[in-house]
Amino acid sequence: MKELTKQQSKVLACVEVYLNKTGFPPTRAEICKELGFKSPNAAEMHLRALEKKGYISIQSGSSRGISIVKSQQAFEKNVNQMPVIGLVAAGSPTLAEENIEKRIPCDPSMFSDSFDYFLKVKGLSMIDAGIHEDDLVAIKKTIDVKNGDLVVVRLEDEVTLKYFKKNNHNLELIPANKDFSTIEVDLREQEAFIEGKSVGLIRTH
Amino acid sequence: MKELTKQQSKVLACVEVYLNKTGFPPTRAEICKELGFKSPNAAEMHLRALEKKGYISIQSGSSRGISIVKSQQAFEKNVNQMPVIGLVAAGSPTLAEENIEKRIPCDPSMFSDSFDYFLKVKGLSMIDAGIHEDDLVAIKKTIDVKNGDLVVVRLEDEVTLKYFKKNNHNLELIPANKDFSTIEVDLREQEAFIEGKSVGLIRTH
DNA sequence: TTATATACTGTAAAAATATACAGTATAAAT
DNA sequence: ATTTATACTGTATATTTTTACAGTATATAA
Repeated sequence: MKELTKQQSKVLACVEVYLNKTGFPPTRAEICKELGFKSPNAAEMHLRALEKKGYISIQSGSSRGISIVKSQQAFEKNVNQMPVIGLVAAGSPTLAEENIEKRIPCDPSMFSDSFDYFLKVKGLSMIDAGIHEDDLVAIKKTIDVKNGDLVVVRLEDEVTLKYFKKNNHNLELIPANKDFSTIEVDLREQEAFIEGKSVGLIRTH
Repeated sequence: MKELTKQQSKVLACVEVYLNKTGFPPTRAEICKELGFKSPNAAEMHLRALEKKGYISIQSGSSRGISIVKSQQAFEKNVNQMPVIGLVAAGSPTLAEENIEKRIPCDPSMFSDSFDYFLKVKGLSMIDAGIHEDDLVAIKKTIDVKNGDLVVVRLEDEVTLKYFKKNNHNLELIPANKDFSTIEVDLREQEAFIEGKSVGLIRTH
């Protein structure tokens, strides 16, 4: 998703706030009043840019015909666009905008447990669990995981999706593929960050 | 809260549906078009009544200045409830109410192609394709399938999910499990009904 | 029988709104 | 040095939209 300029970001925020407050989108003139512009064309141009970049859609010819496609703020109203994050080898899978590959229209309550983002699977280490490369695993951010859960763990700079098993200070991260071996971590020697656990999976055919 | 008349209720529902679909409220004329009224005043009067009874508020002088104060339906925002159908051995997987096991809040556009319902997988015949028992396969109702597509086919009274391969009148339904054998159908002798094809899959962990 | 409320049609005008066009200014890139 | 992108002002107009007014029809209540 293309980056927004400072002013475009302001205009998008203005639309979102207005929508939240009144229940309907603002007119060009109202955006101008809110942001101190003196010409409706200022708002118009920013809206066009936002549409081009995919953040809003504009119903041409309709008054107030603006709808939010992708909210920049995490408004609870637009949670039906769930972010997809690549399972990058380095660093934590943060929800920062640059890490979001795309968004998928669905509800965080679609699985039995709610989730926060999708993680795109790399590699074949979980193939015997029916988890293929490029599958999207729904991750709930939590550190409350039990043995047997499918978890996202970060070791140093590497993020991995494995079955979880812990006995005292001995952590095992177990793959579902006989060609891969279990990662064993002695928690007294190395830190392991539990990013979350999988509550579901989706795949596009 | 005062009761609504039948027509007022229709108008309120119309506003809610429009809002859900487009992200902004309808004009008087659009309500008329939607409900078959021939005068904008019909919509106007109903809106005034709805405001008086406290269901909506109207920003006077503003176009589309309607906001919902009290929703009559418990709309789940923009989220559709997609039906889940069991892969029953007998008969076509119809969307009749009695065949719907449950509904899942998600969007029909969440996969690259739209879909109509989820089919709950029975058996292990597609396990090497990473499709497990009780996985939900998203099915698009279509007869436009190509060789290699994952399709839902009905043979006599049996519904099956397999890979599709057709040469002239020779249809092969290929499983993804070496313990199962390909179903071969001579279309001159036996009918095969293509119910649809899979566009995606979801699984709850 | 006469109100009264609901449920509209049809028309029209005033106001709101989108949107095109012609400019200006500034900073960064080529 | 010139182009390009961002970020506006200012004006004008066609279109959209609200909203008032004048009616018609029907069912229900007083």
